[in-house]
Amino acid sequence: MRQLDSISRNFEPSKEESIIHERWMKAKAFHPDAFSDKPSFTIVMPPPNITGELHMGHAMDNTLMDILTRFQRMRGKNTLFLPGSDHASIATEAIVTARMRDEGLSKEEVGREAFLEYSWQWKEKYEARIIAQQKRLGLSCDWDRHRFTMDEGLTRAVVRVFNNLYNEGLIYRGKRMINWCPHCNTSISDIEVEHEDIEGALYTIRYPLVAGEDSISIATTRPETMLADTAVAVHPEDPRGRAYIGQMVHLPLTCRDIPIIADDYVDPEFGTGFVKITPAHDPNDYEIGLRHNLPVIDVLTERGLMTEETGRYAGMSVLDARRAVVEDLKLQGLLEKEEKRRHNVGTCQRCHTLVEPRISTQWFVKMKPLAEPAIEVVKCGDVRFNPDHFKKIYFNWMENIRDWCISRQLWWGHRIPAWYCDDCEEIIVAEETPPFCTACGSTSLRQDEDTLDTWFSSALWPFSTLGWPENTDDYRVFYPTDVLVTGYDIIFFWVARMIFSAIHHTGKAPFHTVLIHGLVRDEQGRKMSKSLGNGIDPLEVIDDYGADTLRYALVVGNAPGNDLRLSEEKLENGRNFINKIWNAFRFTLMNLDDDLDFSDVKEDDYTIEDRWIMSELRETIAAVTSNMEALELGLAQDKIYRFLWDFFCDWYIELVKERLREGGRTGRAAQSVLYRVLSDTMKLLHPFMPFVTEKIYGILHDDALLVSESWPDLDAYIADHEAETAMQSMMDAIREIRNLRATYNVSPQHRFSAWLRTEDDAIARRMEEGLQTLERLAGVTALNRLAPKEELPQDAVSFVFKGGEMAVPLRELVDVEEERARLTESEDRLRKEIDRAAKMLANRQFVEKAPARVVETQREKKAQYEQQLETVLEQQKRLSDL
RNA sequence: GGAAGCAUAGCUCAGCAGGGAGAGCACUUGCCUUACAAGCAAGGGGUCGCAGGUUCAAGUCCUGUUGCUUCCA
Repeated sequence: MRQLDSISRNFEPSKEESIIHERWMKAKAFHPDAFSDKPSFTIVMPPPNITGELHMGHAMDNTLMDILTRFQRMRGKNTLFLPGSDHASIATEAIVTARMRDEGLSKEEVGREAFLEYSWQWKEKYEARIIAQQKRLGLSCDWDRHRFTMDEGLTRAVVRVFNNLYNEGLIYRGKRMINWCPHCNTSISDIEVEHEDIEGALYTIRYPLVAGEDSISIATTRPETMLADTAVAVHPEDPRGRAYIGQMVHLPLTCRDIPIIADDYVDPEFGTGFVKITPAHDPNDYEIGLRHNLPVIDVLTERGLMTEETGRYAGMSVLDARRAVVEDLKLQGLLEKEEKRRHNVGTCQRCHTLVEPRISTQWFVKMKPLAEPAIEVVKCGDVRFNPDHFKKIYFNWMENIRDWCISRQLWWGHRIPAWYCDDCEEIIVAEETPPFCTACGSTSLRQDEDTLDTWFSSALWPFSTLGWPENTDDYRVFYPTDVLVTGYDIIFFWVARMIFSAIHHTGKAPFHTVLIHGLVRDEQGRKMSKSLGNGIDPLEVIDDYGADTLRYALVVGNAPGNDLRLSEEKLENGRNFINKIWNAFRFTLMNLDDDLDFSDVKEDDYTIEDRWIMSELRETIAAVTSNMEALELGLAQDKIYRFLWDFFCDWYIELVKERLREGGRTGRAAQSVLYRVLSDTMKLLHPFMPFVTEKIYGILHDDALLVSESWPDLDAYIADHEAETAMQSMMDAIREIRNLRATYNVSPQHRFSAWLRTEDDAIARRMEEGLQTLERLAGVTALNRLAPKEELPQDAVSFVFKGGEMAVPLRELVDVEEERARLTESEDRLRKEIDRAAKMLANRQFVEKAPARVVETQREKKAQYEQQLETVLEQQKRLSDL
């Protein structure tokens, strides 16, 4: 008996986790070796924003990565899990600005430098908080390699990439239609616009013809933009338009006359067939404007207010202007109709403000040439998505990609490395601040005020974090990375951009596998969100249940690509599992001798259950390993759970209790199996539940660190089919006896001898050998073998099990009617089975075409059931003879 | 308008190289059996959305259909 006094009745996560974490850190267990010649395995963490705290989505994403990392580390890979955080330009600037506003400050007042200083302080505070949270989750990251997107090295990578692309003609500056968020006060890219249906109105407005009394009607959901109309268009084939093409109309509420033009783009089905063309405020109209050389009149300021040119509407917001314009049109009798209509609008992903399409001078990345090789690596399988179908979404986007607007009118972020000369028109793009203008020599240079889209830097994450553009040791050893784990919501934002950036700048795909997971939802299946208030804080869960439980709940039933519902139920389930493990461990520990060197145990000392559990463990190791390799983490965890609970705890431990009490050679053998099997199971489970397994392993193995141990070798165990079959018979028989006991309410104290009839000598031998087991688990004290034709004793009630017939002396306890019903039920069931098998075997097609193995199985089953039926019929006969 | 995913036990979900339907929770019954009542034992519960097709064999593959969800335009 070992030091059980010092072992608490329950695993106490709050007490143990920090101690265990400390041990890992001290041992530098998460540090890979940059000079190792072992194969490497690298995962870079999708860097969370420094705006907030870790939410459940991060917890799941990070847990999945950590499981893969710990698995590969145990398999002997030189493993790097690289953590980091993202500066999140728009989001951080919004939050910092709001915070400053609370203090009565504005960023304009304090100036760029002070604002940045303020932002860096924010970054330091929240980054530290996030790291602390990640550590509590048990992530095995190399914290010394933690990176931030605005670190010096990463900034150098951004500047290098910008310069390279510019020099290659893949970055350009130009005046284009972009999406403008009037609230964030910056341009945003196409994918940062979310489309929503809103309840609005369709206004039909009359535009009077300049010549004559006639007028035409146009329908629009945005009447205020009419002030910027520069044409009216109609489809060239539309008969309604024919008479009007080429004429001029007077634009109401202005003093301008605009032409009626013909363009294929117009949908004749929409409204009246005539549409207003507003090149400055609609992307399609902008294209039409280009085709027809229409002037562009901009009526919106950056803040989304009407410009001076709109006269009485100047300074109004878009919505105010809309109301005023509609009112004025009504007064003039030009508003023909106003009807309710749902229509689609673009909103800012960050703040959900209506996005205004605007013409603006911005920096862009030319996407076509970058997209092509990125499509190719996925097509040829160099980069694989899991689940595979996500590549369709990827292709669809990549193949229809438009140029990427990368400049943002923000201060927090990487400042665009471009300088403008005050004395000539020159634009200088450089890695360092240029001392003078390369064209005219002027020293009067201004750097571009804007910063780059955050995703421009995160796109470089897999290589910028490893030292690129320098050819560092880390870059050589750990790049390309292996698996990227992320949600389907950022395939475009991040995954796609990493792929094309990596290929272009490093010549290699950044990873070979993308594991896509879903979102974490609440119990009702709703997305967890701040506004709904249904979010569960991972830290609270860790406080209440421990990190292992949270990790368990985030993996149970987790299949790639699928959303996951997190519930209290799953957490309780995980807690119960840990309790079960802990108690299996306590049981093992209290039964171990001080001498843990089991070389004295010989092969012959192993009993049938020893051989069985080790054979089952071998199968579990094989299955779990293959699930892990296939990234099927939910399945892997489930198999370990099954093995531990159903096989190890429910059967094995129960089976060996007597032997452990007895001691001697058999007890010693049981000890060695408990010790080995539990230790290796802890290894299998360690990637999923690192804390409790580490604690248990440490106690069993003299403070050895499980995190650094190697993955169990299945060849250390023998595949023992004989033991498996024998145990199956044994367990089947035990279940049947227990069933009888339950059915007839026989107390566990009531023990009895039993009769066994079987034609299989091996089974008979096993049963006799396992008598101790039968006694312990079924209350059978003796077993008498009957000859094949021998009559059952008068007081016997019998039943069939896999491999034979057994009888127990319970006749006097049995209600004849109940017993008759039980036997009829058995008979029906067996006849059905025999019928099914017979039908299959009677089918010539089946016998000829199905694999021999399958046919043979059916034959065996049929024979087995027929024999069982015979027994049941005999029993019925005996019953009616009474 | 285009595309994808999901429909399996009361609930949440596994199962998909095609060979007799699974888990957890909930439910019923009996147990404080010195590892664990956060537990043990024994049970009940499903025509695998609907309709076709391929096959000796389909929850599993194909087509269509209905419902829900999501992405893109």
